[in-house]
Amino acid sequence: MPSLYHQIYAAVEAIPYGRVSSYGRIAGQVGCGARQVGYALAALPAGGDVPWHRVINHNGRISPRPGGERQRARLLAEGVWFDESGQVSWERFGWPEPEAAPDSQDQSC
DNA sequence: CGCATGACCCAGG
DNA sequence: GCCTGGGCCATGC
Repeated sequence: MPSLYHQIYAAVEAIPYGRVSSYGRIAGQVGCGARQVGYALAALPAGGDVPWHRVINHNGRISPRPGGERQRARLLAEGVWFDESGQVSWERFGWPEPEAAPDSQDQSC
């Protein structure tokens, strides 16, 4: 059976273009600690087909890591919009999308 | 097997 | 808004 990293990579690859996810969310999908997600991405092989730049922290910001500017540029190239605080709108780019509840037609407010 | 580390998250002051 | 403490799980020595 593949390593846990393999599942994390698969979850990251499952992120569609122009969308972003968080470490905790990926962690919930694979069923492991959020740290493992970041750790797995840190060990990510260069030149991989994994869009690691689409993974950011729960704050909607890019983690303080060398080349973080590079990640921001990539997201902008994909259409991801950053606000003045340098944060991403989960409402617009968050993934997976907040699937509407079965009876959500009763409005959200 | 124990200890230290890590691109994290949450709760409390 | 900031700092502190705890929890989380995998990896390396």
